[in-house]
Parts: sequence; C-alpha cells; structure tokens
Amino acid sequence: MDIESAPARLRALPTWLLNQAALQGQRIGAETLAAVGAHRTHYAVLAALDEFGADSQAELGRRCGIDPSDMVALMARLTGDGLVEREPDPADRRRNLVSITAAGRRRLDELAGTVHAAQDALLDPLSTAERKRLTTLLTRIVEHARPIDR
Amino acid sequence: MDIESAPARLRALPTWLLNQAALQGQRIGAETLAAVGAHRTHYAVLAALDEFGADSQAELGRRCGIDPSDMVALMARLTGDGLVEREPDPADRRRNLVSITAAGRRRLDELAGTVHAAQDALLDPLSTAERKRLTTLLTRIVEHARPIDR
DNA sequence: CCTATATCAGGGGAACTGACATAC
DNA sequence: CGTATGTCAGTTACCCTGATATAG
Repeated sequence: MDIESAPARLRALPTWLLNQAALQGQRIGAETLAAVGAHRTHYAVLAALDEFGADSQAELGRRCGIDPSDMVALMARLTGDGLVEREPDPADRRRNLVSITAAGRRRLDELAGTVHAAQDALLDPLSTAERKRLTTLLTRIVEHARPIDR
Repeated sequence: MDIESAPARLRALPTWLLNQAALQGQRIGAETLAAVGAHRTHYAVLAALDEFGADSQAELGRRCGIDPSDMVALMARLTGDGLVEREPDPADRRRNLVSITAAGRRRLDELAGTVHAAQDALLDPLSTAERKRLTTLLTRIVEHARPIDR
C-alpha cells in the first residue's frame, strides 16, 4: 500500500490512521520479538508478574488484556521455558498461582531491550517530545474506553 | 480488561497503546457501520472512486490497503448493491474498470456521517486541538512506514 | 444457588500466502 | 519472456464465544 495515494477521506480519519499505525507497530514488534523467539504476550505476562508478584491466570489475563482461553497455551509455553512457575493456590483451590522465576526476570530484562528497540523503529519520525505527546493522547483514549463487560 | 491495572511496562509502550486504541476504534467503527449494513472497506472503496474516478480493482486495493484477494468478495457485494459498476477495460483486457454509481455517491455521503460519528465516539476525551495533534502525529508515523513490499 | 476459575473446542473477521489462467 | 491482473483456496494470528468441571 502507498499512503500518499489513499483517498483524502481515509487519510483524514483517526480510526483509519490508528489502524495503519497499529498494524505497522504490530509488524515491527512481532518481527523483533520473533527474532529472539518471543511474543508480545510473553513480555506482558512477565512484566505483570514482575510488577505485582504471583497472581492467578484470570487476574493476569485481565491485567494484560489476554483472553483466559488463550492463557492456557501461553502458560504451558512459559512454564515449559522455565520462565514462570504454576502451583495451586492453597487458599483457593480453583486457582493456579503463577510466579516469575529468576530465569523469567532475566528474560524480561532481555525482552525489554528488544521491545524498546521496536518502539524506536516505529516512532523514528517523531522527536522525544512528540513521542511523549502521542503517548499521552493515546493513554487518554484508552483510559476513557468503556471496559469490556465480561 | 482494566487499563489502570495493567503493568506500567505495558502502559508506557506506544505500540501497546496504539494496539488498544486501534482495537477500540475498530469496535466502534464496525458497530456503527454494521448498524447501517456497511463495512469499513465499503466506505474506503467508495471514497477512492469518488475522489479518483474509475479504477482497476488492483489499484483500488493499493489505495485503500485492501488485499487483492479480499477485493473479489467486496466487489461482488458492492456491485450487488448497485453502488459500483464493473466492466472490462477495453485498453487492458486484464482489468476490471470499476466506477461509482449515483446510488454509490448517495451511499458514500450517508456513510460519511456514520463514520464521523464513530470518530467522535472514539475521540470523545480529546479536545479539537488534541484530535488534530493526534491525527498529525499518526500521519507522520504512517507516512514514514516502509511501504509493504509486495 | 450463584459466581469465579481453569480449561477446551471452536467461531469470525482480518491480513495474508500460494497458485493459476489470462493478458500485457 | 517476465510481469500484472483477477480469482480462488487455504493459512495464520487474534479476539472472542460457549461449554464444562471444579471450587468458592
């Protein structure tokens, strides 16, 4: 696709621009993470566990925007890689208490570099101040969104 | 999902915010357009034909970011609704020359209102000046993106 | 009873890939 | 010949729905 050749009615639409920019971000992010054998959701879960400590799968999903049904395969992958550990919560036997391992913390730090490189690649045309402004505006939109009722 | 409960490492990521905002925009846009029996791609194609005149399917796809293989069903739908017309290009018999009909122009004007309502719904928390700033920043990113090599 | 958790099976829409016949 | 077009079949990733067994 060639953006300059798109109809003005599309080029002026925030939702369309948002879509195109997000698409580009996804491409770059997925590529850079795939290069080190990782995935967006890996970084998300590790970051949540690092910040909030051990948590149930359901809570992790809510924090990171990952569907509970998709968490199953993700947990299998991360435990298989030794990055997180799962054990039944003695206080609530429905739950799996997930916690990050030492290897998980190392992996998180490693991925943080990769992820930030992807941000730089996407935001290349913007100055530092502009990146900050964009982040602020997007945050306002996202925080204003009606939470998904489910 | 609840954005305030997401890990700071995610909430600070432009690519993540972009994704969340685009998701919200897609939801709102798809809902409002579905309410009048339309789709994003309908608006895109009609806008391109209105602005640039008759065009081949391939060129339309390039302008609007629609995959050629997805154009087939889209054309079938739009011709079936009498919004566009297709005829073989006498100058290049591989091509279908697609043009907008009078009904298509009426539909385009109608959809423009719907689409702008969706923008308003998404950008509700932003002032007019902020919306403009966001649009400018996104445009810079999208225009800077390497064109998809295909 | 009603709700929450973990899991599984699968649907739907979107972007995309590969192939192919036809025409330039 | 290599390249572009329109078409079709099928894939992948993503977000989501529905159902179920289990536990609170």
